[in-house]
Amino acid sequence: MPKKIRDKVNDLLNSEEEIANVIVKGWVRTRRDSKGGFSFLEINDGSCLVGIQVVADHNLKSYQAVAEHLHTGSCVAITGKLVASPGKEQKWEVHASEIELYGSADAEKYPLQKKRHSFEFLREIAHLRPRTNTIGAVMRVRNRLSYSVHKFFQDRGFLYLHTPIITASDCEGAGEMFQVTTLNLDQPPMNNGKTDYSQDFFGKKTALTVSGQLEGEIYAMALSDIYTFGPTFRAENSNTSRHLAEFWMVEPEMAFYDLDDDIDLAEEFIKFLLKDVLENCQQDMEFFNKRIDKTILQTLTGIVDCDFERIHYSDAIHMLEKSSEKFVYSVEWGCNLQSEHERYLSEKVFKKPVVIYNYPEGIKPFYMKMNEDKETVRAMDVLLPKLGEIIGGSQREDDLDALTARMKEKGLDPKEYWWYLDLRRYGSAPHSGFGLGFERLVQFVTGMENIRDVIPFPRTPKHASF
RNA sequence: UCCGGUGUGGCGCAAUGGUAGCGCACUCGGCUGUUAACCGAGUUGUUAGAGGUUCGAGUCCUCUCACCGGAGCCA
Repeated sequence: MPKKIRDKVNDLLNSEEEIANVIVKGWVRTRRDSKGGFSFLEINDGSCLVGIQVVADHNLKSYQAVAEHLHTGSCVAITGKLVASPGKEQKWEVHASEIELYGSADAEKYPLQKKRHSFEFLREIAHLRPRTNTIGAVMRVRNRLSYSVHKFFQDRGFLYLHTPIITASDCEGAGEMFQVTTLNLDQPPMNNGKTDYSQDFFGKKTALTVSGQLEGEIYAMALSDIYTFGPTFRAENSNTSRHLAEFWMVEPEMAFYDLDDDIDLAEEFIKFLLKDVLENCQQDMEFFNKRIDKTILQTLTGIVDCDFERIHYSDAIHMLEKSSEKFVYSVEWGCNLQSEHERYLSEKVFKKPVVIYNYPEGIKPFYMKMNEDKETVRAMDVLLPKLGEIIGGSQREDDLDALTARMKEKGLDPKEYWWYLDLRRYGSAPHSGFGLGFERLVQFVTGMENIRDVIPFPRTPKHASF
């Protein structure tokens, strides 16, 4: 047994019996005084959504000394006994025998009040917002989902692979990159009018990773099934409720999987995650269903039980062309699907997750496997109602000549990717993978509207405080 | 980056170009095994910033900044 520092509120609330000696440590959420000579304190320690009620008699030696500091936000340690509560709202409460004040919080200055705050305001006090019900619940669910990601892959024999954060390859052209350098930017060394990166720390131009996929493929071509789960960086000037400059991505990569196997895994993965969180975060999920999105439990349960719709890109285009819906952007074969098109398909036509696959070659990156029709590649996107794209994946091109040709078509220099091509040169094999945006998953599961509220410290253009 | 919207006490919001107000929070008092506690009283403002129109600007105009929503890019 690990050493006991104090009793966690969650454990006490789930107790089967009265306990003579308990120590609760946490932050005061509310205090209600009774002139009958005692106060009710609600103490929350983050171990669960609700706090535990503490009854503190004013005759306690320690009470008078700390009473004036027992405001919302202050931190206390309370010794006492766990007894059945006569109140309606809770089963258990703690009768205090001693109160120790760790840190007070000036009631007139503490920004968090015992009432609802807008999420915009809470983002300005990101160092205090984890003390709110909503952010606390989001982070507990986020934690469970993280655990669940590992559990899903570990149960299936996948290896957790740590791919590099700093990279010298513009992996897939997946957006603008954050440069990493130790050069003096006021006076960089020059060579023929250009910055001389041979003098930089790594001897070449480097940046933060936009994807661990290419490195993931290397290990999949040796260890068969791997996954990465780590931070990813995109320097796009994106200002939306679905984009972050720093986010976490889950990227499995599997040898011997074709596109169908890839889609099967993606569907199984999402269902596993939703089912797990419904079973293990009940209290928090009920909170989201009550306060954030009244349809969230119904939506998640429905997805766990349904079969994802799978349609060819070409069929999707036909459906959109035949539709009577008026779109801002017109549809034709070869174009990228716009948000409005994806939403129409997942929300109005199928009303469930939709997998669109076999996209035109021209709108997808060089590494995706060409189909026999020479027009489409084995790419797939998983679209969720309301949220949009949560997964993008593909079967990878495993033919050396085809891959080299496509790189040249896309204006990439095969020499730069010599190691990537070596995987096709020596012992190549069919393989596939996908990337899942972790914050978008948390968003979808909790019903939170803005991605900045499902990551502890959001990084977006012009925002890197805290 | 583009389009649209919004910036007013600590927070959430009102105010036909004419004396800046309400709710919550907070402080004090009352009541109470209370629990979004309740009742009464009180404190709180450079109306985002700069300039302009006007007898008079929170309100109209110009610029700047910030935030929100939508779009693009994508996960």
